[in-house]
Amino acid sequence: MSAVPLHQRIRDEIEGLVRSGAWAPGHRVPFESELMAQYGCSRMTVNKAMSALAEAGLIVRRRRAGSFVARPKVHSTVLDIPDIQAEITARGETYAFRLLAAERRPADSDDGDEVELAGEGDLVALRGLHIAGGRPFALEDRLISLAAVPEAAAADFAAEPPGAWLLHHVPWTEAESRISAVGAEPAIAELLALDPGAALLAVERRTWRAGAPVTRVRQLFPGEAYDLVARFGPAR
Amino acid sequence: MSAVPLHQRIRDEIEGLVRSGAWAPGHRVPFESELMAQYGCSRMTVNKAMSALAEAGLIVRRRRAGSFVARPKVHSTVLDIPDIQAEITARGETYAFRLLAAERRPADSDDGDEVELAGEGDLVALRGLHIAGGRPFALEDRLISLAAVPEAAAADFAAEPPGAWLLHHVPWTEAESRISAVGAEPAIAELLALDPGAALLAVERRTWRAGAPVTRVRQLFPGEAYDLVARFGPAR
DNA sequence: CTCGCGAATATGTCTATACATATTGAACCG
DNA sequence: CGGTTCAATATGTATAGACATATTCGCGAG
Repeated sequence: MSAVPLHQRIRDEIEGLVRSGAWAPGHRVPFESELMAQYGCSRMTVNKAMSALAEAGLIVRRRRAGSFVARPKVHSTVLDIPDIQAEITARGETYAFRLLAAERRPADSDDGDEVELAGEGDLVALRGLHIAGGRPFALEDRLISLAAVPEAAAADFAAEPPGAWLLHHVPWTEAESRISAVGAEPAIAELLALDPGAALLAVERRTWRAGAPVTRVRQLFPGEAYDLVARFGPAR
Repeated sequence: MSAVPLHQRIRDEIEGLVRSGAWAPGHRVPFESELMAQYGCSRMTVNKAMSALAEAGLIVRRRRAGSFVARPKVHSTVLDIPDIQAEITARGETYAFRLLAAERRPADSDDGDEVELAGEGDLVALRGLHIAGGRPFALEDRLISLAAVPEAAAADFAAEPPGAWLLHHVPWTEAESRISAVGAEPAIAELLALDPGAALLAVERRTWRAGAPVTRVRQLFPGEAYDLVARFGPAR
């Protein structure tokens, strides 16, 4: 006995295929008529599942053409600062990213967090500086799990900053952010061209895809120069 | 010609009644049979509207009993730090709120922001200190619009902190938060028992209800003592 | 008066059908 | 060859009916 209704099951299965990446953005979802045959049910039942997925933003429906996995909008996850580059250029400032260090290494076995992120594979460890209008804007330390994103081994993060690269290559992630304020340590103050002890906004974000950890990043912003904005309101 | 489909119109009208507060949490929504009669349509159409509202969390549906306006969950709006008191007690620490100043006054006509918040009425201006485990936890400066919330004139904010009071009296709000880091000025450092210049996490939040501004608050947290956590993921 | 049981009722799910509407691809014509 | 028209198609909306299921209410037995 399936306690879950059929329309929910259809919805869940498709959602799983999208979120896991098995169906990439742009992939065509089966027509309602195909799903009717596959699940042996009426069109209204399929339609209920698909309408819900469309409302949730996971798929896009086009008459006559069919339904397709949506390409996630950059700002769909509020406050994710998904793409610092996009934010800065949107403000009309010039943007640059300076890669300070990059290495491929196994997880530090003393750091349970790194071990969990790495899984069976190695990590890519990056440090870089986001520069807006010629001035340091944010310092970023990032770890990427090669188990989750093997393509990251070959990516050129000097050409495309890691945040943007991940955004383009790994859609449909979930994230948890921790935000706090810290005083700038001398070495960091120098990188950001600030006085030691200046207030910094620290954002640490962990990202998963279909339950598997993908990346962990810590970004430090000069506190008074940057406002993180988050909006909460009606879905539409 | 109504370009909007009927199920959407039903949905919008009920959503408006809920968000505006015309129907308070707990209020019984008409039965599907009543709405069928009111809109002259079939049950499936009404059901589609109601199911969507239920999924969005605006109403709660109970078989045999009917549908009711939901009471918003404290953590429905992520990162709203909706209730500092609730957060602290959830961590097992003792909580106290010390009201430092409270006055009723008209808006400062030089401050366009205050004028917009006040509308036709006065403002309540509050300053208070949140105390966790006997130590200062956050300094809060708040303005409440009496035009939007007349009951606030009579509320005792020494007994119930303004954040919690608003949460209980004004449901279904939308908010925008700006988060930054600042160094503590001497007067503020003293209130929070910190050294001058210490890094503070500054959260400024504006809140609306059905488009009308309700309150504006600025909270300062000792940066290293507090993490703001925000989660972004699957709706369910 | 209390407990248990059955009837009433509102929602939950699903079907089969119908027509509307946007969009595409192909046939057709200048 | 380029543009227009038109029919095919997939989704969008809506209906009427059916049965399932949870919950409540009231009645009757103890």
